[in-house]
Amino acid sequence: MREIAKIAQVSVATVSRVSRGTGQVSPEMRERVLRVIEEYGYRPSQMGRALAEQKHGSVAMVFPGLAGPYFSELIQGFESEAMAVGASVHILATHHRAGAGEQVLTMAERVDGMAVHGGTLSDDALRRVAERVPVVTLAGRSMDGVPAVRADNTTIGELTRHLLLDHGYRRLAFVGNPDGSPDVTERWEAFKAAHRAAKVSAPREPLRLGLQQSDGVIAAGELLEGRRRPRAVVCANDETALGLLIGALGRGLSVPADVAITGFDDVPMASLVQPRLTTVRQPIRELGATTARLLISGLGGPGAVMDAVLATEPVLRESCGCTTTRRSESKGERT
Amino acid sequence: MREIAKIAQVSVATVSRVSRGTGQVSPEMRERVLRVIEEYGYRPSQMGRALAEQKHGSVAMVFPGLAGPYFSELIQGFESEAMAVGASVHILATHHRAGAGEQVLTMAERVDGMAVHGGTLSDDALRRVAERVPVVTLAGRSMDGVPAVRADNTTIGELTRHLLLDHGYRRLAFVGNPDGSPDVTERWEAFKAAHRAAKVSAPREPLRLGLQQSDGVIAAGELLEGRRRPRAVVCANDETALGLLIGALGRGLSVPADVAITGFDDVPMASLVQPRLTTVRQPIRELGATTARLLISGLGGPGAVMDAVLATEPVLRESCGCTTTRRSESKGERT
DNA sequence: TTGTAAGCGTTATCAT
DNA sequence: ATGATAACGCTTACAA
Repeated sequence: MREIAKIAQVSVATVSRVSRGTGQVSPEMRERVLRVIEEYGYRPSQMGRALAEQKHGSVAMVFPGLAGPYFSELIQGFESEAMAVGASVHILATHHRAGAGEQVLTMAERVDGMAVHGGTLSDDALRRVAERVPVVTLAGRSMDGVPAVRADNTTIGELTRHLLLDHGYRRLAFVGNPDGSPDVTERWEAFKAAHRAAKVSAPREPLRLGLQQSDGVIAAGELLEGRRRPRAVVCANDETALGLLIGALGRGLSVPADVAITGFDDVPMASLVQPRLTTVRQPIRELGATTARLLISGLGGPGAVMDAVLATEPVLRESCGCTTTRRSESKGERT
Repeated sequence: MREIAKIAQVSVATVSRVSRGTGQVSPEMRERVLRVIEEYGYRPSQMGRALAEQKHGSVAMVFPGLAGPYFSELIQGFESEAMAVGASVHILATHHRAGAGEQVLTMAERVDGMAVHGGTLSDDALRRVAERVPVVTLAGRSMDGVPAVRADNTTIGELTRHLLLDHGYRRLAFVGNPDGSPDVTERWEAFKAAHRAAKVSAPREPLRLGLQQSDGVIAAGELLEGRRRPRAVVCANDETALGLLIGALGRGLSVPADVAITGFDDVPMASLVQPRLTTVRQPIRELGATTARLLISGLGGPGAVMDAVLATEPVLRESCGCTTTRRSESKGERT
């Protein structure tokens, strides 16, 4: 910068003002400086700027893992908002590693804010991070001063009611580990609550597996082999539902005739497979974007958002047993 | 830091030396400083350090998108190496956005090095980035001073030969867009070359689709509906192969009896589906790790790595028509 | 072994 | 409107 200032015969202050478009500079001065900047290809040092402004200009997202379309959509939504304010995005996938807590703390020193996905850190670890840097919980419970952005998971209860009452299915199974993440906890609870509300006997224990497609395939092995196959399987997300579907088809079973399947998310694949997947639509992209906005602006102060719950909606297609006229995708696809 | 120095009754230099474990400090002094650091929970400012050391302490990965297990594995490999040296990882998915070039340039100002995935930037844009920050191309061609880390894509030719000669299939189709990325370009070329080597007529034009599972489902619609269905489909990666498999099963077709399918990557799902997927195993994690190592150490100077090609191997399972005794997964699963 | 002080590249507050 | 100059928080010769 000093170079530029010397060459353009001005002070560094002026160069700074021109380069960031702040303060008052006369047109001719601005022009002169701009030309030199252009000619020498000068770009202000991010380090110098960071130190002076006391902000890194970047934000972070922390996940347990990155597999599947859910995370990439989340990142996409988050990233687009971050880009809009010129912040770059750090990403850390802990994979439940041992040193994860320490790594998150280290990362906290390098960013202006952090979004932590539910199921990644213990409450305690999260609190420690939150006292160093602004934090928003993504798909988790809000806590102390840490706001949360999440989707309404109770809609999976409507789906369950639909299977139980509209279709009259009994013996429903749930695939997903309620202890794995707040999302799954809530979905399992809603699933149970729907059974109570319908006054049918309580479901059996959930099949505690991960949320990847491969877990769905494994679930197929567990659930579809034996004689007492469940009539319908409610999966904690679309990926496992898709894996289960593949496993069912690969075994020559018919869906939904032999077994009905439902998911959660409404990822693109859900409406492409045969039969199309009945699921709950969750605005994943919006979830990411909202989180970013909260992190960048807002946060803290009286009247700040403490908990943002985004609406979800059931999407009834064929995999639950509904027959569809297949007109418009949006409406009219209910039984 | 000055606070700590004052409280511990030492100079800032000593605090610095203690906190970074460099230089000579007497045990008692170190002890004293350490206690104060501990007590006040002092953590050195990354900004101050960055400015003084003239390095950001972070590296970046740039991708066209993030969907699928391929990218998450890549990131995992890269991240583990980066963590090892205390560097954090920026991630940018361009999604072929318009302003992508500019965003990459901006990101270049914030990192010590950048890994750019093939198919993300034009040669020209890449060159512009490379003159600002060290760059390694991931899964692309090396260029000028930019080294590349990639896998051996020609092995897909062996697979093609296997289909053509061992199984005697004709009418093979290729799914993937050779213009989309260097990886697919090379795979398509190897596919064609295998046809020439086997002295059979040249294959028809590739079905130019993306690399996601949903693209495979779309491919199923294109390829499996008509009368002149291909006898075997060589997919540019496992995700599309899996999508194609789902599409085939959903249509009541039998794989490999009606149509054989092969992929590339050997993702976990490949060995879980029914029939198991014949594919080419690529060390994705290693690819990421090698890239990170190259970026962090090495790079530049005489004798530096310019092109690292990692070995791949064919994995013959049932989806190509091989019958397996299903003994050990590793060996003995060839025809 | 320890301390002093000069950077590192900006921004921002004052004067002018 | 422009220019000095003091931060910002750390590292690292160089001195003591």
